[in-house]
Amino acid sequence: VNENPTNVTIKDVARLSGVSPMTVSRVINQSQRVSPVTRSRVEQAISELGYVPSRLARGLSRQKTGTIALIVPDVANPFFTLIVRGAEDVARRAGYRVLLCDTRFDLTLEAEVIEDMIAHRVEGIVIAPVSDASRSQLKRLAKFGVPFVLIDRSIPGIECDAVLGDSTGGARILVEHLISLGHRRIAMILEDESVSTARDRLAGYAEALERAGIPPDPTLVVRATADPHGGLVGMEALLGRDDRPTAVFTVNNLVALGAIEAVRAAGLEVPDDVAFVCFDDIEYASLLYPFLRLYPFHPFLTVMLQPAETFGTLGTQLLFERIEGPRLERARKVVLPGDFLVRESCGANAHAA
Amino acid sequence: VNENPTNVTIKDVARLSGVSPMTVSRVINQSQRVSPVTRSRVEQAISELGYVPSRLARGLSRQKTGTIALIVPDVANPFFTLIVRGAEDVARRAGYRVLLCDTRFDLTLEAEVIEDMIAHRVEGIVIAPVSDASRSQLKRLAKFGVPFVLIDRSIPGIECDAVLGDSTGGARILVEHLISLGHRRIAMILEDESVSTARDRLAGYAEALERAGIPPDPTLVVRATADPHGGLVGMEALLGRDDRPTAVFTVNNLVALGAIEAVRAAGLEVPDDVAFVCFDDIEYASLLYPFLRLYPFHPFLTVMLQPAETFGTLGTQLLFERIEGPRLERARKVVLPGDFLVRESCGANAHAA
DNA sequence: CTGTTAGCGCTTTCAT
DNA sequence: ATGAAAGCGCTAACAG
Repeated sequence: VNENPTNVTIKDVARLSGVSPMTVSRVINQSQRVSPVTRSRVEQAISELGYVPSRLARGLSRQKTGTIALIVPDVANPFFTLIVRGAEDVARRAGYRVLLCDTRFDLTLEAEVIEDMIAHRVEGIVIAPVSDASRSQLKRLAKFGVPFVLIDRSIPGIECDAVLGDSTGGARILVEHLISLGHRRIAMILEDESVSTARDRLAGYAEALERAGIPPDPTLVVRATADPHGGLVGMEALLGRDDRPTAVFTVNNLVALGAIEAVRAAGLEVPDDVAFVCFDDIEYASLLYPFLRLYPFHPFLTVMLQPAETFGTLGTQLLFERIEGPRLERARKVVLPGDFLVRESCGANAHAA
Repeated sequence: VNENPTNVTIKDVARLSGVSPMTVSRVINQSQRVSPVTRSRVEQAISELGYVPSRLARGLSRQKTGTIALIVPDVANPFFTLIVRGAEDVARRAGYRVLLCDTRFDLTLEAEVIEDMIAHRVEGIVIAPVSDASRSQLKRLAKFGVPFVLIDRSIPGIECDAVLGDSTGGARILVEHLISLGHRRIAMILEDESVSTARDRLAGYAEALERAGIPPDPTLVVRATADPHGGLVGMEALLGRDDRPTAVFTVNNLVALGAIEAVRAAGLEVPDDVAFVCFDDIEYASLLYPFLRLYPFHPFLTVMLQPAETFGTLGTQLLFERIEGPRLERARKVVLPGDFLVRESCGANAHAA
């Protein structure tokens, strides 16, 4: 019995069982071309020595690492966390390992980790890119023949499989809802339009206004970082106006949190003074744990809830079809609709139980 | 210029630049023992061919993969997500890649992924184990000489570095708080004691009662799964009694959610009819985004908030000291205190603004 | 059914 | 400062 079985190689097993390394290789790879007796003799030696085959060596030899990369801008954001969970699950079931990379919405870091994943010879990548500026990095992946699938954000000029939410349609529904409640001065807070979701949601917002015959007011569209701080700052700007909006559509839940904070800090009320709608929910507990039927805390935000985990599972499945399947025709875009959840922040159910 | 640079090897670069592969190796490894002229000639060839060295081959040769594993029972649970974020960050800065594994609280799956990580020759593992029953799997790691650090949960009989919360002390503070508010029939809902945190929190609960001279009532200690469903079922059992508790300490936030749901479903109120305290917060948004100074939603649960992200960063740092540093003396246990946040669910600030 | 040979792409060791 | 040889642990390809 060896001290540290990590150092036990296929040769040691071969020696102990009196066969060639190749036969051992056949045994550990479930090949049928091994006689039952030798097989059991080899298996005996394997367990005696505590042998665990090195995937590293196998990967080098087979030119397949059995590894994929999962790249997200912020693991801690529950939206992306769910994507991670879904992707990890599908990958493991397919016998693959997942290298996780958090880019922190940093393009430079994203470039670095992508380079690193190439060096690691991952067989494919599932990525929620930082922005359109990620394009050059993805082109690099393509150059290296590394298959990848885009999640949540598409990038003009990049033809590849993608799993996206229906940003335009979702935004239209949210804004039309506000309009149906009588609002006409509806603002939007979003990040700069180098992110497809921001762009598409803005398009949906514009569409809804146009269909309702409400003339667009460019000053009601505010740019800010896509986080609570951005929401706060953006909302403060809107509140400083004489003709402040009666309703606000924010690009996501985090921006909404900051914006609502600004409203309350100004001594105003949601939804009475300003109504809110946004993408993505903040009621994570109820989302993560389906057991929680009657959620004890009354949810407040009216949202377009996206099936984040499905983004991850579906995206990873598409990736594996590329990796393992035959050469596929063209890029496949999957667009998943969200769930429209009407709650209090929009004013429709104001002051409900 | 090659079609697919992934196939470009050190040999190709050597050939093009007219040197030996060894010299190329020296260049890509920043060795100083290369003349400036050859260096630049090699670098030229590298960029011309689009050569990216294979970490796989390097790993096999050097017997170091530059990879660690991060194993958690549920990535989507924000507590563990924060650990993941912290660990990933520290690992990347140290030049390591992270293989993420989600065990879903499943011992069998945990055993599988650990086996897999051994096969991958990860240099170390940061793990939040499923329970004490993970012991045999960790022993296996030890046998293979793979360093590992325990996060959040310790395991009797396993001597290794660990980063833990102060479960006993935290529980005592929470329960003493309930006692100071006049409660004497205080229940506890927890999972079975094969998990160190459950065990330690039960000890803290018992200590608090004893110090206050309150005779322990074993029937007030309810076992259930450590999720909302468990909380619901456990609480229903407690509510079915004639002498139902006036306060409940749940082992974590998720159990509290389910329990509170049960209370409300029974037509009772929190904290008026039943007061609550627990470990871990559910106000993730405020936790994840420090910008959010004035959290717009009024937090409700009185909790012992644990510094989850620090669990991850610290644990990973300890791991690297083991991996890179000289052979270290003995196991190091880091115990981090939590933040005691008094809010409404305990009744101390009932019906505050 | 089993073994031999020749790598996979890099690095170590020892020369020069 | 550079190179040749050998090998990391495994497997594809071809024997037999």
